[in-house]
Amino acid sequence: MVRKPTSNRHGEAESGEAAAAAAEKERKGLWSPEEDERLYTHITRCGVSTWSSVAQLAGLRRSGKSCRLRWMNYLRPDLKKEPITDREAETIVSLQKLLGNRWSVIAAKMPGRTDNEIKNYWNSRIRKRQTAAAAAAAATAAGRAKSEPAAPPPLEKEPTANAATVEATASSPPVIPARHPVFACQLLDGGAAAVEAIQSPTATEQQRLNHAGSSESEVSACGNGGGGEDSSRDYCYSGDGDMLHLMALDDLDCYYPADLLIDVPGLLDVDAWDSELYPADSTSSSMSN
DNA sequence: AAAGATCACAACCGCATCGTT
DNA sequence: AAACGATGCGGTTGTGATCTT
Repeated sequence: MVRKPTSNRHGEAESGEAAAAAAEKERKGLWSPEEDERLYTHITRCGVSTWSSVAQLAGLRRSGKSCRLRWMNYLRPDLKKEPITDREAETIVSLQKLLGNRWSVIAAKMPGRTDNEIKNYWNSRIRKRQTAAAAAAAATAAGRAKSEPAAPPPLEKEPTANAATVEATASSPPVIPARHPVFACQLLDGGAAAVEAIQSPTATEQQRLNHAGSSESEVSACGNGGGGEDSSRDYCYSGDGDMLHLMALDDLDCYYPADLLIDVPGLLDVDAWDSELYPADSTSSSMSN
């Protein structure tokens, strides 16, 4: 949907002295085609030194911040104009589960899409859908609870981005409070990794994950730091005989939806893996994005 | 046809981080 | 080390378009 620029949301339409004063002030609100043209022409010709200078040199009464946003979210030539596909929506869901609301990181893995676009898509469609599903599930559970003894208290959750995703996955029962999203990975030729959800968090599955690499050469686990100061660290373990590889999510070429978030204590001890895999650089936390 | 509700999305705001002086 | 400005990020809001009643 394309909206026509209007004379005032925050923009100008005042009269008299107020208008004159406003004319001197920074312009806000929707961008006019003329402003777009100026910004686009300036950047394609001269590039960007600093955004505040772009605003000035392009003759725009806009903040550098506003110019940057307009360019990044709308004018950039490499942006996809077509609507988000089902496939892309799946990717968004998967990555949101894995990374939380780190829209810029998610956008970086989806060429042609912006963080704002993905965030809007999530907020307006996916979250709503999942909230509705969660409400339906809660209603069902409430109905069942009437005929059953009280359930044990929920497991403790850590205040991480992933914690937020627990609610978002309420449509895929059972919902297990998670510290780490866990996936099964299959390494493909060329280093790409197909990431598939584990369909049931059974003891067997967890055991297999705990020994990923030693007996199942192609099974691995992915996740992120899962809390505290490590919450920004994204990684994937891949098994290969007795060797285990730690790779950044940037190395993954494809993602598939994962339907479960499960906690596997001890499996994803990042610091332990770091020091084992990178003994010379055990202080580094460079796996983050 | 009109009014109200909902959707979709552009853009602002506040805050955090980074680089420079 | 501190101050400052620029940049980037995520949350939120406002508004036109579209749908529903």
